[in-house]
Amino acid sequence: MSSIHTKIQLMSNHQIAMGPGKACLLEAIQLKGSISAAAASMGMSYKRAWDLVNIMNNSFNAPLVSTLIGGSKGGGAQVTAFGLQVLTQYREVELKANAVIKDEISALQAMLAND
Amino acid sequence: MSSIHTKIQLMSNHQIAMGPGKACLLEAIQLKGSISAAAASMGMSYKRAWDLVNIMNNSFNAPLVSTLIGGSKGGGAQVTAFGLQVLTQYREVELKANAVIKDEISALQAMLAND
DNA sequence: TCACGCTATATATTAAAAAATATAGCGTGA
DNA sequence: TCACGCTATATTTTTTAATATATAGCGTGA
Repeated sequence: MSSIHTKIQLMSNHQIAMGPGKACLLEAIQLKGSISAAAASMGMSYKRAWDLVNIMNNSFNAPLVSTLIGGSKGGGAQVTAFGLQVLTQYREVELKANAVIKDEISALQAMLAND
Repeated sequence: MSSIHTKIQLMSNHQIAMGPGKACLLEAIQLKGSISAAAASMGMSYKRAWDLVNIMNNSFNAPLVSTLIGGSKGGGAQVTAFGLQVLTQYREVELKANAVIKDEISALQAMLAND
């Protein structure tokens, strides 16, 4: 059995400014309220998650994620209004693109080996 | 300065069945008539090019590239009719997708840091 | 028949990416 | 004031990807 799916990445300066992984991470941060909890929920190391957040924050002209150090819960992170705007825009890109190439993808799917 | 572009990959069995790199390689093979010449023209090792061809041939239910061993020119490779069909379909997917998300991409472009 | 240039494949080396580990710093609340 | 949990960062280790190198085999044409 072989499934097929498209993967849309926004490249900037030889780095992935936004892609499926970073979009998921943003959603996990929204849900969990911290980078470390988001990373854990995705089975990802904190360092990697932090690096991805760092790339996002540096790729765009404003942070997508804001962080807080210290406090009752030790700190935390949240997706900024700007981050949500980027995330929404990205998900819309995915939806629109996938919708318009649906037929061609089906045709390619039929050409794939089924093992 | 930062440019932005989308990258559409067709995943199958945790491998990239078709993407920008493999599409370029197919076009280079079409042009050069061999895997080794195509690889050289792309600054890629023969082994890597052969591996990519192998992945393509195994991902789909028929070879995209056919090869010839021996002969006057030592052998060679060419994109099959099926391979051309897949390539054409992929390029069409890219064109249609990029066309429909043009506005959203411009919006995201404007959000990118300009360094 | 033999040199040529390509495919095909194996192995070893190098480079890059990811994960693991460690540590410092912060601010709240007990 | 001190433990807690998170951010931030550095360093090391492990894993993965890519390159380099080597070798066998093939069929044509000189």
